[in-house]
Amino acid sequence: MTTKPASIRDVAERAGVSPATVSNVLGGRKPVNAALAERVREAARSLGYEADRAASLLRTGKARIIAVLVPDLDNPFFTSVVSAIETSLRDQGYEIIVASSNGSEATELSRLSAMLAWRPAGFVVLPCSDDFPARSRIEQAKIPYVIADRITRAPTADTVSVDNEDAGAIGARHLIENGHRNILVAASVLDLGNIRERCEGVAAVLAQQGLAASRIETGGDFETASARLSRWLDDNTPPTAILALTNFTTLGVLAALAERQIAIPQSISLIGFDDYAWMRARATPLTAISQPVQEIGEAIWARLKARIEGDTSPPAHIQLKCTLKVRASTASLSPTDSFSTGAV
Amino acid sequence: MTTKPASIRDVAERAGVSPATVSNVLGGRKPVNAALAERVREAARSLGYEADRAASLLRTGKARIIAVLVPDLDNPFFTSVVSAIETSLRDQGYEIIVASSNGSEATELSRLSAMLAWRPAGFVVLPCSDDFPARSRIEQAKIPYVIADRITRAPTADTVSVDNEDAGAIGARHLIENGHRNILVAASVLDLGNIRERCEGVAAVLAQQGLAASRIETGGDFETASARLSRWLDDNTPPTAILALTNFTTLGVLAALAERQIAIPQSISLIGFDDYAWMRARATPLTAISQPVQEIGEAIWARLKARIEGDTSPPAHIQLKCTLKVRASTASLSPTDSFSTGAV
DNA sequence: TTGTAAGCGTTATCAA
DNA sequence: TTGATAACGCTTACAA
Repeated sequence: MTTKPASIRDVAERAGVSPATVSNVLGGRKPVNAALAERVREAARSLGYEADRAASLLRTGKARIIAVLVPDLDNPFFTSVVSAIETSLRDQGYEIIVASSNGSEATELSRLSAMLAWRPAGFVVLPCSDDFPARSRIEQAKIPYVIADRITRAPTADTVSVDNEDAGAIGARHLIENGHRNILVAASVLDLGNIRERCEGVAAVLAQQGLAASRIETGGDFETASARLSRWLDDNTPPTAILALTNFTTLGVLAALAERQIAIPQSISLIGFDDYAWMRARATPLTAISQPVQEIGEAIWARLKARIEGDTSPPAHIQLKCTLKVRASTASLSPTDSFSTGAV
Repeated sequence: MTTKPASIRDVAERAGVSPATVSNVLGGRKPVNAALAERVREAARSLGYEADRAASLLRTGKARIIAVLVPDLDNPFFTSVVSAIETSLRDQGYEIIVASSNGSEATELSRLSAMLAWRPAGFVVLPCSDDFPARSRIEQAKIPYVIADRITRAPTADTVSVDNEDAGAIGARHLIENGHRNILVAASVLDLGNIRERCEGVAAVLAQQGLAASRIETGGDFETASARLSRWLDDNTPPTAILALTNFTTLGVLAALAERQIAIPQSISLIGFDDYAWMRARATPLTAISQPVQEIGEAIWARLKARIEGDTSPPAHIQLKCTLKVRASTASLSPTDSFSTGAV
């Protein structure tokens, strides 16, 4: 039942011209007589003609596809990056193909290979690990790519990330300024460089006060984060503030505190990571470290586009700053408190 | 600097066979001598060969691409559907291309046309309106497609959605059972059939008690939902319960109530829509109407796959049931209260 | 300015 | 069982 879509020949025939002329009119590459051009356009319109991208790609070798590979399509941070990239590309005649590596290096490699078969113009990878073993595969394909969010060691391509040390530091500073001395850092997975850097940012600020933070590794997803946090709170004396280093750990902390009916910020102050609507839609809106998602998307596309257009300058490593959204989940400790729990 | 990727000829040469044989080995379409086959596979491996999908597509006309068009890539419901579809496709050699119509019929049409140019094997559309004017475009392309979530009037293709009336009904029933008589329905946009159906489901249940709900149209996004809710609460006597009909209206309600320091569920009970981790990570976890996202994704793919494989049965209209997750945000009204605010 | 024809990398047909 | 060859729809030299 499936009829074939109109081809360039159909259009040519209908307009009484050659296929080449149709191509020139529609592609706008060569000048064509105005009247003819109008006839061609009219024919194309009436046939609902749209050039077959596969054929076009095959001929030109230029794909107008951007492949985007993320660790998890159910994590709003990753989808927001995809969305930001899509917004940037929208009007430039590019299409996005997406896939999720599901946090597994093996599927990361297989999905990457599969997407590479489309000979995309460019590739965006948010690796699921710092090792990024699929890297050799993409490099051998000699396709422009940018690595985002999680940055491979010694990257040989453009990278876009946030300044993770600074992200940790602004959170820690805010807590210190509010008199907190007993701080728990809730890190997701310390195997990830970006998480370690956030930790280091926190540590550096605390060290200036002669302090050190407690730290817990919560795991990547909400459920285990919540469970591990709960256990930790059972086994340790509670901190006066918790600094969560990812969106899911933020949720884990909230769940664990809620379960124990620990009041935020009266008993424990909390800084969340990322900035979503649900963080604001609360009786106690969350103070949060916000990643500039839109700019991340724009920066990714800017680099990729430059490479696609032939830029051969050395790899650029773009770091964007996070900002602290101060809201109600962080409270000042009274001076006495801050001294009593204070430095060594 | 970009070297060409290995082609089937390179592999053939290296293995000392013809391109056709390579194709047969790798495609597994025709039987090939085992020893030869191994030589071919070895050659392919060592060259990192991956068949060019564009060329393959051009020849076969079979795309192994599924195009997915959603209204908004920043709405977790839509991205969760994309994710569910991706999970279903993952191992079947298909790729997903995604785009967002950004809630605009015009971009919906233009994005749809652009994606159609890839001659995808199938199309999934979550229309941004019930009119779905792009429909004629996709129908003229004669490509199998399924419409999901928002269902066009008189659909001529397979559709997958939830039973929206039932979704509204189970929420309303829960509130009625808990003694609520004065219920506010927070609808996003009444122009959407699925939202109207949810309202009707609520209305039908209330009508059985001789009741009618108040209703407010909050708009599609969180910010305006919150603002309109706030205004409504200022101008009206508060209900004892609010039933939110989308995820963003749920957020809007939460924000408005938080702003007014109205306690949930002590002053007002709340049922949210969709089920996300943040709804559970609260001092008062939200009772919520949960859409079966995973099954929605699976149903979409099942229909699409059948159509791609030639199923010509009449359009199927699949409706999946939502479930009520009863948590702490809905409370029983004491009998006296329920009588005093009770039926006519 | 327009048309003709070659060729992109596959796969399908058909002959060996 | 394997190989030669044509064709998919497009773009682009080059010829008219």
